[in-house]
Amino acid sequence: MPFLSPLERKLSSCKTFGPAEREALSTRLGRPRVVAARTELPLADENGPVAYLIADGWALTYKILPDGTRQVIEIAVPGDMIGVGALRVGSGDLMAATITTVTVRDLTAASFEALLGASVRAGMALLWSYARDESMLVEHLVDIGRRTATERVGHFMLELHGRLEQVGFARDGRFKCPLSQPLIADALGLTAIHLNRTLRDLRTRGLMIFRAGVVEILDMPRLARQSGFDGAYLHPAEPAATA
Amino acid sequence: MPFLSPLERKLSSCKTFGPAEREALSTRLGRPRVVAARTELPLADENGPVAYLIADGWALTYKILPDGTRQVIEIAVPGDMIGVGALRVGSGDLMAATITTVTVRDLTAASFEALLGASVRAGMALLWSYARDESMLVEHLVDIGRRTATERVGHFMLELHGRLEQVGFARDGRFKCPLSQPLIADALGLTAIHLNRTLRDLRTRGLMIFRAGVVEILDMPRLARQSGFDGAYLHPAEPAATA
DNA sequence: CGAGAGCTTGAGGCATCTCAACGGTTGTGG
DNA sequence: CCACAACCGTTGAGATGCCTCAAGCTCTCG
Repeated sequence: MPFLSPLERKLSSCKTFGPAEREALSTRLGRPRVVAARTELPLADENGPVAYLIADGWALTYKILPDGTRQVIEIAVPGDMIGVGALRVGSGDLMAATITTVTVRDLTAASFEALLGASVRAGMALLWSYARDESMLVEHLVDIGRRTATERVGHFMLELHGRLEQVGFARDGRFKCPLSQPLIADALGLTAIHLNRTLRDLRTRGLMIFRAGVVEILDMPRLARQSGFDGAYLHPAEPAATA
Repeated sequence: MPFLSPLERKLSSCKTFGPAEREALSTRLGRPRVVAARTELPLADENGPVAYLIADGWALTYKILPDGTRQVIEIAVPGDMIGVGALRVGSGDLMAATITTVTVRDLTAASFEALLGASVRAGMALLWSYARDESMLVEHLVDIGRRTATERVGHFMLELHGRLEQVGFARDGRFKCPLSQPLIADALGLTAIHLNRTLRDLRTRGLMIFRAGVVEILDMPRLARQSGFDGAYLHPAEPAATA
């Protein structure tokens, strides 16, 4: 099952996730499936809600407002799950789609419940991952609510770098980034035009370059300082005491 | 156990939550405890992380940025839980505090894990509640990312009304609201000054009034239309098929 | 070879912020 | 019981960060 591996790398810092839990999870996920770039990932089918493990590639969740504007909620990279909340609650008007070509494994509501019943520890590990996603959502909220455009972009790229590094897709401040500028703008609550100017500003100040689908962070400490970035929330400490 | 009741009202639309689950949950919560207004609720103590059921009163979670500005993440009203994510992940720099005098019941990480092991159905019900919180967080993100000040305030108040109505604290567009203007501003990513002007604008347009700690929504349909509010996410449908 | 999407730049407008000031209320200590 | 501090609510005036409208370039894809 090589397709579990980015998730495993991510969960490696979660103590309750061992070989048994790995097995419990893997047997309940659907078989790996390739989905083309830029296609919707329905968060429900005729049998009920569906969540996805993104085994490879990039995806996103978003909402469309009545006036047609879009808010990107989460960017999913290999090892991430999307739609877990929707398993219990229905997706509401939340949507999901692939960005690149993606390999997914499905997780249905029934499988999820079965997993929870079969292995409390595996369930806790998934909950750990879910809680980490919530931390990112909270950071995202702070980003949009209280930071300037320059800070937002810096913070966004540093977070992405940290997450990709955990799963082996980034090193030394460099990573491939298949996101378009309009998409990033919709994630950060900016217009594509202003994002473009902000990227230019960061480039001329020698902090980071985003060109031709590649991000290069040139001065990580300085960029982190001026963006108010502290990556601790990406490497959550497991609480010491668990029964 | 009268103190469980707002939570029960909220969970009443969750099918997996029956008397047995109620019991499983209640025996694992700490005894009701009264906390004074405007005091911090530590999300961890010497034994590890702690979450809280807000049995009565209002509380909030927030983050403080290096420059001293504050972003309010969630407002908790009776029946809500705060800090559930922190049980698995540690609180990060997320903080929680009471707004009014509050009655809480503690939930420790160990109790939480025990609950999950003892009753899958109770665990699922909590997860249902947790997923609903995530929906609200997503709505909050859209609010701040893609809506104007007027829309944000309208949406915020309509959401609050919907949530309070579910637990019996609002009726006919009226509810007591102990939030100060600076606090609401910090929730919506605005300055207190601009929030004040926005409230005045909504008042003069006959949409809603917030004065002396009471919110009166005068024209709910019109306010909902101009705010892009659709309360469906507050009343999540349970997926039909669960094993 | 045309259409659509993304990237880039310019110019002007406006929503929101910043700075400043004042009155009312509450709580507190002398 | 009074004086004072602290916080909240309110309004004015001016500054600015980000948006809107507009246009041209490049690249990909059909």
